[in-house]
Amino acid sequence: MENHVLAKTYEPKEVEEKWYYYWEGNDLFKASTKSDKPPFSIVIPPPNITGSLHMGHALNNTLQDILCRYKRMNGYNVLWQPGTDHAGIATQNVVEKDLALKGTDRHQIGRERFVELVWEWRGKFGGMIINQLKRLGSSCDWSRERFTMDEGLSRAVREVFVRLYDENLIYQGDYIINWCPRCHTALADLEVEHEDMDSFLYYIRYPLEDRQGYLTVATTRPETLLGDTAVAVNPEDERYKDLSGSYVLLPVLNKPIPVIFDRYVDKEFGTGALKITPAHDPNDFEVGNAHQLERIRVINEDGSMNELAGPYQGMDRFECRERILDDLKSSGLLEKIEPYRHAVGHCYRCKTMIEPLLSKQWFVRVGPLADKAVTAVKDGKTRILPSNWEGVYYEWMNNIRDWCISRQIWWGHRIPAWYCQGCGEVIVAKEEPRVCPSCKSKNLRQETDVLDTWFSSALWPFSTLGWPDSTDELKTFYPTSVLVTGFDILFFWVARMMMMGIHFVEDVPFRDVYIHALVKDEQGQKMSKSKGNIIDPLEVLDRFGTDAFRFTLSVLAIQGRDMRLSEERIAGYRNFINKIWNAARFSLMNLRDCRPPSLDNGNLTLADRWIMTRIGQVAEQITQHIDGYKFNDAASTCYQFVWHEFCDWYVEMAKLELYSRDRKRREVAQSVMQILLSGVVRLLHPFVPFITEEIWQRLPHTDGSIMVAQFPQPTEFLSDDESIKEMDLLRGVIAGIRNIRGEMNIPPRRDVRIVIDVKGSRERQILEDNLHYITTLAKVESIDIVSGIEKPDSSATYVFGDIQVHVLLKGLLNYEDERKRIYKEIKKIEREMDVSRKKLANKDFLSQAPPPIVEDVKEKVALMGVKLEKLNQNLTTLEELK
RNA sequence: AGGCGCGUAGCUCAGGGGGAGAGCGCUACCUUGACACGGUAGAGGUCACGGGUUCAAAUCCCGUCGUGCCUACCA
Repeated sequence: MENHVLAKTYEPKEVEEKWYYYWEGNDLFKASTKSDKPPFSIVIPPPNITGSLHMGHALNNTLQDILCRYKRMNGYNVLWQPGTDHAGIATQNVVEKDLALKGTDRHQIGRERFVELVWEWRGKFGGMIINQLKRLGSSCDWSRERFTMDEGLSRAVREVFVRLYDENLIYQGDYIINWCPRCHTALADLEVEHEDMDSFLYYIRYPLEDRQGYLTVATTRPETLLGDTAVAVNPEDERYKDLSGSYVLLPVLNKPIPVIFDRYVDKEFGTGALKITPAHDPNDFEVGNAHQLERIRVINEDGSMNELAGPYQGMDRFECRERILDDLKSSGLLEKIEPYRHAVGHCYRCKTMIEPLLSKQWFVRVGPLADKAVTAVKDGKTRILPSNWEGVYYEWMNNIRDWCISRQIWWGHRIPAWYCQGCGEVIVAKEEPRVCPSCKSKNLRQETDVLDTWFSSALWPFSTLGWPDSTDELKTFYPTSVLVTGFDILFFWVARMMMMGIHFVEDVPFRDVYIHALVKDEQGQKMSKSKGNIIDPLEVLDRFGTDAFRFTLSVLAIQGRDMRLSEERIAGYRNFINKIWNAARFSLMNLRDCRPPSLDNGNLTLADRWIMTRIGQVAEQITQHIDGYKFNDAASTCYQFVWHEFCDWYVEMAKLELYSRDRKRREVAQSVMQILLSGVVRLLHPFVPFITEEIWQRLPHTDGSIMVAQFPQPTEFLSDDESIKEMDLLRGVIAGIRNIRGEMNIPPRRDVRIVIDVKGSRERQILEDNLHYITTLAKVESIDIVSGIEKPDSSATYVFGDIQVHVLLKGLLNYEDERKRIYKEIKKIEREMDVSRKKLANKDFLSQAPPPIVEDVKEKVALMGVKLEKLNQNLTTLEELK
C-alpha cells in the first residue's frame, strides 16, 4: 500500500503503460489448454496490416475486451485470440507505391523479390496496429498472435483449397468477372461498390443488312459495341417480329451480327432492342451462352482497347467512347442522347470504375455450403444479435452467387494448382507435385494467381487454433463463444466463416455473433479520410486517456443504432473518470489506518445498509446487461451509481462517521468504505481497466491484480430493502430543504432552522436517528421534530407525503416567491390527480385493468390527496398572513 | 426496385402498453477540509403527423411525411 496522497486530477499517461506491462509480464492475458475453468473464447476480427487504429477498431476491441475481462473475473478460462490479416490488394498497393517512388515497379524486380519486399514491409510496419490495440488495453493472449500468411495458416488454406477442389466445390472457368484495371485483378462481387452516377443513354442505329432502315438500341456503354455479337429483342415485341432471321450491321466495323429473340429483353426500356456484348457484360454473357454467341473481348486488362477494337486499338476505354460517339454522329447513326442516372461499380480499394471482363478464374461453389450455414442459424446453433441481422444474413445466403476467389496479384496465398505443360492436366495438391500424374512430364507450372484474402480469413476461427491438426486449443476453444464485429463485414467474413467452419470442423465457429454499430461523426456522417471528419482514436487516447475513451464507447454502444461520437462527449466521461479518481482519493485518505473489513450489521448506519444493498442490486443489473450485450445499459448503470449514489450521497454521509471522534464509528465506516470501493472498482474494471487497477493496488487488504479478482456478486453485500425505503425518506426530506433554500435564494452561509411535522412513529424514528445527516447535508442549524402543529410564522413548507418540512425564514421569506412556489406545486399535482381520477371513474378500467394497477392508482390518488390538502393549507395560511 | 432502421427536452440519444428519462448545454447561487474535469437548486417536451387496436398508446398495428443505411444484372 502506498501512503502518499493521490494527485488531485487523474493522470492516465503515468498509469496506463505501467499496468499494461504488469498484466502482460505476469501472463494475465494467457489462456490455458489445461484448465478446469469453463472456456470462453473470442477470435479478434483481424485488422489488416496496412491499417492504423480507427474508431471502428476502437469500438470493436473495447467491446471484446469488456467481455473478456468480465468473463475472466467470473472465473472463465478466457482466450482472446489476436492476429492480423495480410490484406492482399491493399498491402500490395502500398508496397507498389513505395516502388514507384523509387522509380521502379514490381514487374522490373520480379515476383520473388517483390514478395520478399512485402514481407520486409510487414516486418517494419505490420505490427503498428497491434501496439495501438495494446494502448486500448486489449487483453489478448499475445503469445498466440497469428497472421493469415504465417506457416500454419497457409497450411490450413492449402488443405481447404484441395479438399474443396476434390469435393467439386472449387472449379475453374471462363466467366464475366469484376476487373479492376488499376489493381489489375479480379474482384469478388462483394468487393464492388455501386454508386449512382449521372450518365447518358445513347440511342445508336444499327443498319439492317437486307433492307432499308435501322434497328435502334439504347446503351450506356457505346464503346462496347465493338464487341457486340448480336442484338436482342423480346419475342413478344410486335415491333420487331419481322426481323426473325435477319442481321444488322455493327456500326463502325460494318460487321453483320444476328438479331436474336430472348425473353430477357425488357420491351419497355429504351427501344426494346438490346445490344449483346457477351465478353463485357454479365447479362449479355448469359444471353450469349443461351444463343451460342461468339465472345469478343475488346478491352484489355489495363482498360485500353485491344486489337479487336479496330481503329480504336490502344485508346483508353473512356477516350474510345468519345471517339466512337463522334464517328457515330458523323455517320448519322447516333439517334439521340438522353441523360440517365444509374449505378456503376467501383473497386472498393481504389475506387476505379470496374470493367466487367470475360476471364478464366477460380470459383467456390457456395450453394451447398450456404445451405448448411443458414440451417445452423435457423436451428439456433449460432445466434446473430441483435436479431434483425438474422434476416439480412438469410437474405444474402439465400441469394448467394459463386465466389470468385482468384486474384491476379502476387501478395497472398498462391493457388496450389499446377498446369502440366506436356498434356495440359491441372493438378491441385497440398505439396508441389514432381511429375504430372497423367503424362509423367516434369514440366509443371504453378498457377500464378493468389487467393482472395477473405478465403484465409474465412478459416480464422479454426486455423488460428491449429487446424487441420486436432489440437488442444481446438478442443478447448472451438466453437468460440462469441464473435464481435460490425455489420459491414457480415457477408465478407461472418457468413464465410460460418460456411467454412461448419464444413471443415463440423460445428459452427461461434455460439453468438454480436453485431455492433458503426461509429459516425457528430453530424451522423460516416467518418472518412476524404470527408476530413475523422476523429483519430490515438489522439483521443492522448488527450483524454484510454479509460475515458473506452467508457464513452461503451455508453454509446446501443444495440442496433449507429453512434455519433464527439469530443465533448468524451470530455464528459473524462470528467467521470476523474470523479472516480477523487472518490477513491477521498476514500483512501481515510483508509490509511484501517483494519481488514467486515460487515457487522449491528453497527451499520442507515447509509451503510443502503449503499451495501444498492451495490448488490447494481452488480446484478450490470451482470444482466453485459450478459445481454447491453453495453450502454451496463455503463450507464455504473455511471449513475458511482456518481449519483456513491459520490453524491454515501461519501457525504460517510464523512460524518469518518470524522467522528468515536473510533468505533470511524472503523465501521472504514470497513464499509473498503468493501464498497473494492466492489465499485471491480464492477468498473471491464470498462475502465487502468484506473481501476491503479486504485485496486492502493486499496488496503487486496492482493494480486484486479484482473483476476472476483467480479462482484450480489451475495457479497447486503439485501436490506428497508434501508432503501428509509433512505428515500431521508433523501426526500433533505431534497425538500435544499429545494426551498435554492428557490428562496437563501445564502448558503445562512444556517436556517427547521421544524418537521411527522405523524408516523416509524418515520419519526428514522428522522430522529438520522438528524445529523439532515443538518449537514441540508446545511441546517437546528431541527425540531413535532407532530400536528400549525404552520409556523414566516416559514416556507415542503410537503413530502404526509410529512411537512417547515423552513423558518424570519425576515428572509419572500411571500410572493413562496406563494408562487406552492401554487406551481399544486398545479402540478392537480394535473397528475386528474389523470388518475379519470381512470378510477372509468368502470372499464376498474373491471379490466389488473388489480395491482388499480390499487396503485388508488394509493397514488390518496397520497396526492394528502399532499394537495397540505399544500392548500399552506397556501391559505400564507395568504392570511399577507 | 426491394429490404432494414430512425424521427422523444436546445444538442446527442436511452426507454418501449398503466406516474415523460440520461448526458451535454442553459439559468441562479456556491473558493463547504475528494473533485470547479466540482457542488446545490432550477428552466425546458401535445414523445413527427393521421387513423386503428385497447379499460389504458410515446410504447402495438396501418398509412403519410421526413431521414439514414443495405441489397439489386434492366441496357
